[in-house]
Amino acid sequence: MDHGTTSPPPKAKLLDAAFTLVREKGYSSTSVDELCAQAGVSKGAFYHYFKSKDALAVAAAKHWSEITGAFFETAPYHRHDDPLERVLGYLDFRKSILTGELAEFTCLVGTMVQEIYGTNPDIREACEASISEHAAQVEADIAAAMKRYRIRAPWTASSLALHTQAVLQGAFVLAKAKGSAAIAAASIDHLRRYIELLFQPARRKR
Amino acid sequence: MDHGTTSPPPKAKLLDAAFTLVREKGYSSTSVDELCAQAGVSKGAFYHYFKSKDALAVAAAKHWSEITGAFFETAPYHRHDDPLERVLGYLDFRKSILTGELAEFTCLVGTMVQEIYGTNPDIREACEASISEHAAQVEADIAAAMKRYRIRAPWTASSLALHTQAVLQGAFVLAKAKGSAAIAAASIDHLRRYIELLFQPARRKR
DNA sequence: GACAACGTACCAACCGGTTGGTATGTTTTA
DNA sequence: TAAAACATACCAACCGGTTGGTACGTTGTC
Repeated sequence: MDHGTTSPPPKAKLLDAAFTLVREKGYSSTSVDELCAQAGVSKGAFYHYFKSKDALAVAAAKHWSEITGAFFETAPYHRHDDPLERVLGYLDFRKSILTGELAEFTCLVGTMVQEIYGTNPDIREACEASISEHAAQVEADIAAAMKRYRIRAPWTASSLALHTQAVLQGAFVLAKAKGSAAIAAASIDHLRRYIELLFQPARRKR
Repeated sequence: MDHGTTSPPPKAKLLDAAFTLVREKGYSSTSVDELCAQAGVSKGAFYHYFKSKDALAVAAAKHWSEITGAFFETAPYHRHDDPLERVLGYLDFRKSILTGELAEFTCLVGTMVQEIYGTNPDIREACEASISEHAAQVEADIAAAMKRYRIRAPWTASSLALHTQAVLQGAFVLAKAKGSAAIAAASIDHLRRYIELLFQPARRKR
């Protein structure tokens, strides 16, 4: 199939429309017709590429994983040699992208999972995978930092990595409630301070 | 009107049904008919007490504030003389109520606000008020603890109180994604450790 | 000419909300 | 104090619009 060099394929446009609309108004109140209109494709095209609205949601969650994975992989904080600096740099980076509209920086899968966790196992699993995969990236740096600074602690790299994701997800909820990103930045500051405190004694010793 | 001594008034039953259903399946995918069925009242009764589905949501958010307000007011952690112990006790209490089904301990307004923040200002405001009111209760104890331990810090009692709510909201999102409350408990542990670390130097000095 | 890639037209189910109505108070008036 | 006037608290049936999804036609490509 040829979409020329100007327009992306309809499937990609539909996934992109899902990113936008679901983050703006939630999953269940986003209709298939709206998705099609936003993507500029017909309903026939929609059901040609996805066998149902739920299937689109699953695909969107997986696509979200790929897009965000690639996005964070190329972020500047990976350049630090010290893994702890990479962890802190990750948080600085997450804070720095809190710009523009709320729907532009909030999390697709975090938004979706709240609505469907009890009713749609397939979507829930895809969302869980997306969050876990991203957390695993953070966990790798945390584990390296723990090793480097010889941290022996009652907490694990895994639990701390998941905690960072919880803080971010919660920060988005608060931001939506307040209608402002400022509150999210403040929460990331607290999280950064926490991690610094966790590693502070070990760092001093060096 | 007489509802006898056995059955609560329809309005209360509808608000209670909203608590249950919205937390189970989200706001927009909960229909008015379902709410009526759950409450055991007719649709006529619904529209007698609430002028729209959205009005019910606003009322539910306000009722949520009252119910949770009363619930936490009577919680045991208030008995501590040391305000820092009250803050830590609050977190222990929040952790201790993470039992049963997810929908039984997750937050009504946190769930709703994600879905409607961009489309329904009235509900959003009611959710924001609910979260802020609860945060203000926590803030009072944090502020007292800061005073008692003479904390001078780059963070405020207000921002730390809101951070606790962000962590809790985020913990709920992760719990829904994982389908288990365990992850939420782990995040609360991290938050508790953070607050202990913030107050640790000041406590030692005493 | 076969098959993928769509577009158009349409459907049954469901949605939030309205209707006309009834039963049971409560208040006003003569 | 009794009847008339009005208010409250519902209920079953229904309405127009929207929903996710389908049937079928058309077009472009190998």
